[in-house]
Amino acid sequence: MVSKEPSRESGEEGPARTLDDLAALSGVSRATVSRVLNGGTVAEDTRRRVLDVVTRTNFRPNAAARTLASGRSGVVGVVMHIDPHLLFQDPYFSQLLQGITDYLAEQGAGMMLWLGNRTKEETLDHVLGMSFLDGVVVSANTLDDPVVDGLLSSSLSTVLIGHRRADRTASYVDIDNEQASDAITTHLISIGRTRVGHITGSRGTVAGEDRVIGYLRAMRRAGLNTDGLIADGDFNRSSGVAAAAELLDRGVDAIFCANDATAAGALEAIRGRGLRVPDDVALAGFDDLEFAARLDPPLTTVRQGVRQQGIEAARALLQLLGDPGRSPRRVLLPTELVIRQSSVGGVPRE
Amino acid sequence: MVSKEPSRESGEEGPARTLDDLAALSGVSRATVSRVLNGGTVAEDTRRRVLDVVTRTNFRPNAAARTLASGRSGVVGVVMHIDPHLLFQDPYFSQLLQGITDYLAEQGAGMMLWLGNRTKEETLDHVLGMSFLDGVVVSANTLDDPVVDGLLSSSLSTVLIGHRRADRTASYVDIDNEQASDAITTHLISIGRTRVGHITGSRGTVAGEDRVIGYLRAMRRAGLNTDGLIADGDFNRSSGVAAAAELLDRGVDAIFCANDATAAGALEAIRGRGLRVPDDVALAGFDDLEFAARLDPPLTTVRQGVRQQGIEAARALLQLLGDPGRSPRRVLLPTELVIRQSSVGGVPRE
DNA sequence: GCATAGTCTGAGAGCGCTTCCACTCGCGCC
DNA sequence: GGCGCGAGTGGAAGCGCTCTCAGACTATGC
Repeated sequence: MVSKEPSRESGEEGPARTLDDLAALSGVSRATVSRVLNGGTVAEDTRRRVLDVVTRTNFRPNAAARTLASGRSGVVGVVMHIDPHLLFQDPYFSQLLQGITDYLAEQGAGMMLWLGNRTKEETLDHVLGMSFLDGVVVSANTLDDPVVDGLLSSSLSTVLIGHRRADRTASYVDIDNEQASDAITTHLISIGRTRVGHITGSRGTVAGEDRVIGYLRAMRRAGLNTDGLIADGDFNRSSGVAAAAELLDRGVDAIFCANDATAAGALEAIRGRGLRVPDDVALAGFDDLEFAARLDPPLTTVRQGVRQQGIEAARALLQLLGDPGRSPRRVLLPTELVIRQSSVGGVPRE
Repeated sequence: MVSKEPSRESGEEGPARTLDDLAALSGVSRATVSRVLNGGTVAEDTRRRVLDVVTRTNFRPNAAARTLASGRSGVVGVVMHIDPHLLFQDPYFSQLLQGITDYLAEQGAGMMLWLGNRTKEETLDHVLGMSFLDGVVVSANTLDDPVVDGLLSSSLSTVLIGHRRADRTASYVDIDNEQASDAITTHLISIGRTRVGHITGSRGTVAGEDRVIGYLRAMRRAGLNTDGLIADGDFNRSSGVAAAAELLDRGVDAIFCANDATAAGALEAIRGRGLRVPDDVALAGFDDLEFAARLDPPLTTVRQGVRQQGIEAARALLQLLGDPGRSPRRVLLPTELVIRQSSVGGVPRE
């Protein structure tokens, strides 16, 4: 019962590495100490006495032992299997991560993070190997994703950010890409455009495909032809330049781009031909990133609260963990059509 | 000795949640199974038999139990106590994190991440509460940092990125800010400038202060006066504009900025007065971020491998953990003076 | 006054793993 | 033939905690 070293830190006394030490020091049983630490029913003076010892000894319960005995760790996994380089470049992912960390920190939950440093198979294996995790939030961007599939079929509580058709029964947080694309396309049609082109996001991504579908739905409903009006992009600015050139060749009077970055590229291409936005070609993006409003002209786009998606995903996971019934949580966050001068030039709005 | 049951899922057989299950299934003792899993000495056919059962049952050892029994978790903490917003804006931090995640992933180590979502005291408390962590990497930017102090005085193995004078006995990865600043200042002097101004980084940061010291050392050695030649900045572009204006008023023929962002601001201010770079005022930055080479004129600066610092910090931590002696690891990474047209206008180099 | 309920506490059985120790072999050596 | 030795194995003691259960004691009701 002798401390191995006199500590340099303030406020310490005997050694108190375990609950038993604490129990001995405060004259109660280990069970009672555990109750004090975990909010069980304990007489007020007993509680005070124990807590006093706890603070005096600067005691920290052993997390591994706690996890082993209780089956809960208070730690969740966050898997964003993307090129780490991209994480810090694409505001989508960084804002997502921000939202997640904010909420988890607020709730006092710990977080383990996996980025795309390894193959998806290795990542999945590693995540599942961390068997103490209470649950996991995973970004589901692509149609085919072994990490998502693996997590969903594991016993680990999982919340997706984004979802495929097949994930309808899982817990997820997403926006309605289809509906939002439909809405913004319909907007372009409503201002009199008949040859509305679409620059897609990366093929194989959920958002990319769903936005195509929404676009097609709106065009079809309006009775407009879409032949040759879809050009492949990859969510990047440069792909917007190339795809826009293609569409301009085919003659369009509006372009809806799968995201703002692509739209910025398209804008460049349109300008490069001496055409005016929106007079000659109306332009719309998706995301409403910061720069969208600062483009010239400001970009009509769809606002989606990315950070909010992160928050909601984290919240959904913690709810899921607190819910014995484990009924899936499904959150579809609203999007907002933000109309700016790139589509309705004359009227400066917002 | 092996039971074969047809299972509903692929590759499964009996339940194998624990080592005891495995032991029963493969006809050895739990101790032997543990040896197989952890690389102890086991007869080759025994090993094969056990491994066979392991894969067939898709067994995953319980991480909490393992940690409790062994005292090691394979998980390290990474603490970058900065505004999460900044993490994704300032390439310094994102590159640092990239380096860390890359190395940890490569080594199969898990990572818990703490950003600046809470106060430093709360963060420290939370990190120390995760008592299963094997060690922690923490970015030490400011002179006064309770998180760094708290971690260093805890029993947790800690590697700093950046270090204060007081941290000389700790394990750290850093660059020699003083020396690098001295070198770049000396460069400006060597091209004939005598009134070399300095725009500082944020006061209270290690890098900021050390760069001032290096600047002063170089100036003093050259016998040059520095009165009124130091203006306060904060590592941000806008502060560069203001501070440069100040220095220009006092008459300078060169400005060394504490980082590239500040230099970009200074460049703007210099141009704003109709002065030429480097003819009228030579300019230098620090960091060599991507944009530095694309400024007009390209910026003379100090290149520091930030991602490499992250890698080295992670490596140092894992080495520390593997080293029973726990002798501190200290890594001072080299910097490189990158001379471009903002200081030697006539000669396009690099 | 006694049964009943309610409050507080301690004993003890695990949680699933690592690791020390002891034991059994088979082998080569003197 | 006895010995030492190293390789391979099993038994069992924890690691530090949670949580059930039962018990002790007090308060309450009739």
